[in-house]
Amino acid sequence: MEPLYKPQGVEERWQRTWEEEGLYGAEPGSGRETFVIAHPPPNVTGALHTGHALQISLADVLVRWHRMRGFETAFLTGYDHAGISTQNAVEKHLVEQGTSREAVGRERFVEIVWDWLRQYGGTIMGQFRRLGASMDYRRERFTMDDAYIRAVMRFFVHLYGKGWIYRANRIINWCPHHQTSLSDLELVHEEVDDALTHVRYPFSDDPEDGVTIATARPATILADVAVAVNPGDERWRGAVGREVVIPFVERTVPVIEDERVDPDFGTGALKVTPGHDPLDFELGRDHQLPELTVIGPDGRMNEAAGELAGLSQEEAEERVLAWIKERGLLVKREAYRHSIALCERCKSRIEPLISLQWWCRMDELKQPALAALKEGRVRYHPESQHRYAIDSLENAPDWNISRQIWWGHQLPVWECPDGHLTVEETEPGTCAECGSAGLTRSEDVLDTWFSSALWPFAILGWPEQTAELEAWCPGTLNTTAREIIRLWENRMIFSGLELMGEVPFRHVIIHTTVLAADGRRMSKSLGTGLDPLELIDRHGADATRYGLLKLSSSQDVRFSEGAIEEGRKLANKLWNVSRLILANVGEAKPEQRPQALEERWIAWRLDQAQAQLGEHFGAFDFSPAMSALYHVTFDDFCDWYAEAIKPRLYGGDEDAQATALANLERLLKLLHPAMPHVTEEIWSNLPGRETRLIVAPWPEPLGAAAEAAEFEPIRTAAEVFRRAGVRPTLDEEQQRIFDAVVKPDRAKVDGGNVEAEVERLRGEIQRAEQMLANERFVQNAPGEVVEAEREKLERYRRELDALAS
RNA sequence: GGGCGUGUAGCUCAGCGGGAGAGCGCCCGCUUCACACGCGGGAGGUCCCUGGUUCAAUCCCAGGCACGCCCACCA
Repeated sequence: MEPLYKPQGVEERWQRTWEEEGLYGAEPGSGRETFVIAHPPPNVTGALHTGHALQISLADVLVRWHRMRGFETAFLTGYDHAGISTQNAVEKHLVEQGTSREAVGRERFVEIVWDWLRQYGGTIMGQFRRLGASMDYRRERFTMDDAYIRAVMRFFVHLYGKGWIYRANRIINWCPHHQTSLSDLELVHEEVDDALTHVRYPFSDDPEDGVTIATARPATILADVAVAVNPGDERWRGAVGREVVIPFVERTVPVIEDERVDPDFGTGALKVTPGHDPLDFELGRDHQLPELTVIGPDGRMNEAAGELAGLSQEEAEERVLAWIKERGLLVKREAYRHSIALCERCKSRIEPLISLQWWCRMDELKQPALAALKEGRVRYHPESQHRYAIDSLENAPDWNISRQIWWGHQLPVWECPDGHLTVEETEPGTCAECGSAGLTRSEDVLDTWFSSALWPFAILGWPEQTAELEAWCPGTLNTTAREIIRLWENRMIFSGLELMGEVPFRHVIIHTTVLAADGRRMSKSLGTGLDPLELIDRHGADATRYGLLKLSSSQDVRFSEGAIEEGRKLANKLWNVSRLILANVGEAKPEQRPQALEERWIAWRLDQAQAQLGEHFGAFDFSPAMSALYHVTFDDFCDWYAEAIKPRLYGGDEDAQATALANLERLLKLLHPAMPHVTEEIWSNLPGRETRLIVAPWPEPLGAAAEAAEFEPIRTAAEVFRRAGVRPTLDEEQQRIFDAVVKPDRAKVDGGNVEAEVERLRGEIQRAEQMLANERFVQNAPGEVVEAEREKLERYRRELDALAS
C-alpha cells in the first residue's frame, strides 16, 4: 500500500462492484422499516452541477447510513423531459444542421427529439454514479415513459372533472423567442435603463387642455382604451368622466378612476392598455373596457397597428414619438431605471399578451396541502423554510399549465367541429357532447412542472396499486433548493393529497445554495460555474462529498476548495493509519479487548462520535457531522490512540492488535456514509473480510459511556495520557513536550510551565467563587446551573491541589 | 414596497446567556520507524455600531449601518 491514497481508479472500481453486486437495489415488502428518497429528476439533457452534487451528497449520506442501520432503502432516480430546455437544445441542433423545427413539422420533430435523447441524453446518470450515489439505477424512470404519461393524463382528467382545470382568455407572459406562454415562476427580472415619456392626451372637448400620462412603452399607446386616475387624486378630479383623445390613433376614450392607480407615480394618470399590461388588463376587465392588441406573438406590431404593422416596437415607438412631438403633446422624456421581466431561459423580454390558455384553480386544491403543512405531516427543514412554504402556498395564484411548444405531454383535450371540448385520458372517437366525429387534439402541451408534480408516486406505478407504491409511499424525504419550493415541492404535496389522500413524503430538506468563491451565484453564463466532475478528478468523490457536506449550512455559503481538500486529507489520513494497523497486527482477528487506558478511552470517544453523528444526521445538520468525523479521526484516533498503542503493536501484543482492528472497523463504519469509497477499500484489506462495508451493520455502541466518569472530568486527551504516563514512543524530551499539549481542548496547559496552568486554574476558581458569592445568581439561576458551577469550582480546586503537589 | 436572512481570526465558516472556536493561510522547529495530503510549537479577534434587559451579553430586545436572497402589477 502506497503512503499516498489515490482515489482515482479505486472509486470507479467500487462503484461498479456495488452496482453489479446489486447492493444499491431495493425491493419492496421486506417488512423492514423503509427509508425512501425519490431524488429530483435532472433534465434529460442536463449535466452535473454543484447543486446536484451537494443534493446527492446529502441524500446519499442519509441513504447509506440507513442502509447500514438495516432499513429497506429505496433511493430512486430518473429523468425529467424538461419541455422547453430539451426543445431548445434540439432546435439548436437542427439549426446547426441547416434546418429548423418549423421545417420538419411537429410529428417529425418529436421523433427527432426522441432520437436525439437516445444519442445525447442521459449522460448525467453516469455522473451521479461518479459521486458514489447509491441509487437503484435499475428502477430509473422518465417523465415521458408510457406509464408516466398515463399518470399525467389521469391527473389532468381528474382535475378537469372536479372543475379545477379551465380554459380562459387572459393576459399571460409570452416569450417571443420560444413562442409560448410561461408561468410567473419561469421569469427573471432585470433592471434596465429606460426612458419614461410624459405625454399629454388632449380632452376631446378642449384640445388645449388634457391629461398627462407617463409611460415606458409609447408603442402601446395605440392600444390604449382609457386613462385612469386614483379617486383621491385632487389634481385630476376635474378630468374624471371626461374624454381624452389617444395620440396617433386619435381615438376618444374615457377618463376613469380606480384605487389601484398609484397617485405618486409619474403624473398620477395611467394610460390603460389591457392588451399589453397585466394591471391594465385587470382594470379593463373590471371596467368592461375593450381589449385591443397591437403587438403580435412575434413581438412586432400587428395588423391592428395599421400603418405601423410589421415594425419592431422600437421602430413603432420612434414613429409614435415623432407624431406626438410634432403636435406639441410631448411633455417630457426622462431617464428611467426599472426592472423588466425576462424569459429565464433565453432572456428575451417578456411580452404580456392576451391569450387563450389552460389554468389550474388553486383555491380548493391547495387546502389539504396547507393543512398537512400546518399539522406537520410534511415538514420543511430548516423551520424558516417551512413557514415560507406555507406562505407561498397560501398565496399561490391560479396556475397557467398550458404551453405552446411541441415537446411535452400533449393536453388530453379534443375539440369537435362544433367547438365542444372532450377531455379523456385516451383519444375519444366522438364528441362527448354532440357525438360528432372528426375531433382534433389540442396542440398545447402541459407545463413540465405539471408532470413533475407526480414524480414521487408516478415512478412507483401510480395510479396502479403496485407493491412499490404500497411499500414506499409516502416516502421519507426530498432534498431540494429553495427556489424549487413553489415550483415543485408544494405541487407534489397537493397532488399527492388530492390523488391518494396521502402526503408523498414526510420531510423536505432545503439545502444550502453554494455560491461561487467570489459570492456571486454559480452560473454557466456568468462563467462562475464549477464542474463537480473536475473536483472529483482532482480530489476524489469522497473528498468532494465530504467538502460539500462540510460547506452545507443553514445559509448560503461561498465555495471554498479548502473544504474539499480537508476531505482529501481525511481520506489520506485514514488510509495511512490503516496501513499502520494492518502492517502490525500479525495474525490477530478483530475483537474488542479494551484493557489499557487508551483502549477504554478510544472506545468512549468512538461512542461519543457515533452519538454525535446520529444526532446531526437526524437533524439534517451535515456540517457538524463532518467536523465530528474529522476530529475523531485526526485528533482522537490517530494522534492519541494510534500513537499510544504503537509500542504494543510493534511488540506483538495480541490484545492491542485485535482491539486496534476492531476499533478501525468501527471508525470505517462511522465514516462510510460520507466517504464510501476509501472506507470500502480499506475494509476489503482487513483480514478475513468477505462482506461489503456498504451493507455492514451500523455498530452497536460499546457502552463505553460507563467509562465517561473516568475521563470526563479530565477533559482532554492530553491530560488522560499524561496522568497514565502513556506516550512511550517518544524520548524523554519529546515526552515532556507532549505532556504539555492539550490539543483538542481550548484550555492551554503548558506542562513544562506549571505556573501557567496554576494561573489558569486560579482564574477559573476566582470566577466561580464570584458567581457563587453572587446572591442574585444563586437565587435566580436554575438549580442545575448553580450546582454545575459548584462542581466546577470543586474540580478546579482539586486540580490545583494535584498540580501543586 | 413587502418578506426572510447575514455581519465572529487574513480567507471560508461553526458557536448563540457565564471559558472566543474549527479548517485553510501565516510564522518557528522537525526527512520521529502509518502519513510532509505529516508531527510539534506560535502569532492573529472593540464577536458591525449605539442604546436597553440581566448579577452576567458575541449570544436576548430596540434602533442604526452594510451586505445577500426571495416576493410584488408601480405604468
